[in-house]
Amino acid sequence: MYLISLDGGLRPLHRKRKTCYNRERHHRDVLYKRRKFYDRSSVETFDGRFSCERLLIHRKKAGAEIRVVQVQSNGATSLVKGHHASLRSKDSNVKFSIKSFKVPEIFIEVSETATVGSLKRTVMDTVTAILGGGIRVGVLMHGKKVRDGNRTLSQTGISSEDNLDTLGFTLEPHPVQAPSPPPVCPEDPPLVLPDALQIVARSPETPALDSVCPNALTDPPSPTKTETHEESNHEQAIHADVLTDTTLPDSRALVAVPAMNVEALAVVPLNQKSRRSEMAQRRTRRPFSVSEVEALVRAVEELGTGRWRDVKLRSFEDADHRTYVDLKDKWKTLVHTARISPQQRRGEPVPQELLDRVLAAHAYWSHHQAKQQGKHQAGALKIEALTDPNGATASNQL
DNA sequence: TTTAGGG
DNA sequence: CCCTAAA
Repeated sequence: MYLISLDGGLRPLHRKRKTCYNRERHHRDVLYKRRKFYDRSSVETFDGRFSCERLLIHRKKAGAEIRVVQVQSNGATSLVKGHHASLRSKDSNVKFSIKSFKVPEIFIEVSETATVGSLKRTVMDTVTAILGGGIRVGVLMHGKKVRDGNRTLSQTGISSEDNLDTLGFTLEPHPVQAPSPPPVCPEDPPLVLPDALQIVARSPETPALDSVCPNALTDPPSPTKTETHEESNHEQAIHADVLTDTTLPDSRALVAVPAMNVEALAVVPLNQKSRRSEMAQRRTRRPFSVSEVEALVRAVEELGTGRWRDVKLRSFEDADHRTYVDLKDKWKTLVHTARISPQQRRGEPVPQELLDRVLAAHAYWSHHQAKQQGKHQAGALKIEALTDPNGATASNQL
């Protein structure tokens, strides 16, 4: 039996640690040491999103059993393969030419005695099934998803020649597909595998992919990274593919792997909601207002970037929902925001003036680290910030 | 608890 | 925002 990945990519076909982690604290502390390997499991995307649909299709054909064992798509999948640089016409219109779309990752399992023709049909049926289930199109800029469907192209930067190169589209299967096997969450997917399959029957065209098969026995197909944050999920995206046009016939990701328990694969959602209540709810998002940013900047200019406790007491004493950790995090994002192009910024725009101060303060306190304890050196900051060589170039760094 | 960073 | 290792 071959498991063919039509993903186009060549990443190892290893399964994820466990497909059914939840965010419960107790589990966390037991798993943290492995986080490097699996991180946010696809199951966590419960808040409205989906991350892992499975589609089971069985069919007989010319004696050989052909069955699509799994159609997996992790949301952040398909991307525009190669898009043409758009041309701008005299009128304020932007023209696009999408060369081709890359289909979401698909795994197909067929008997090695199946005919090529039947394989083609199987693939076709699978793709059709996906399309039939409805798909959505996403837009990406700089590899990041543009969620704000209300923004105009120009506001998003999809109108200037420069940015068009980083424009991308994604195809995402519809969040509604729950086939036959009722969603279960087997802690340890039982391996339904005859020893015969243990024998790696790797395809000739798949040289490099070694040591992958062994893992395939215990690891679920590696889904592309999925984020948990409402605003940034899937943002990692596959930017590389957008610009590269050399990943088309990569169906060579043809590795033989033992058939996996169908039910085990059909795992995922639904049952998560129940445990939801027991999990400490994630705090609701509370975007910093410009005035808050202003207060934060001022405080950091004077206290530095290593005394968040003091910053909290000094400027956010009454804001119970702003912990010193939040302030520290906000500063981090502010520095980032100040460094990226305005088009890439989201949310309520922060006055450039403040962002400049952010960079200046950041540069200043980066050098004059753990300075003195004195809390009154705003003057020193302003003076040195102006002469700081980094202050000028910082804004130009991506 | 707070700091400092990665997730 | 969350989660933690360290301090």
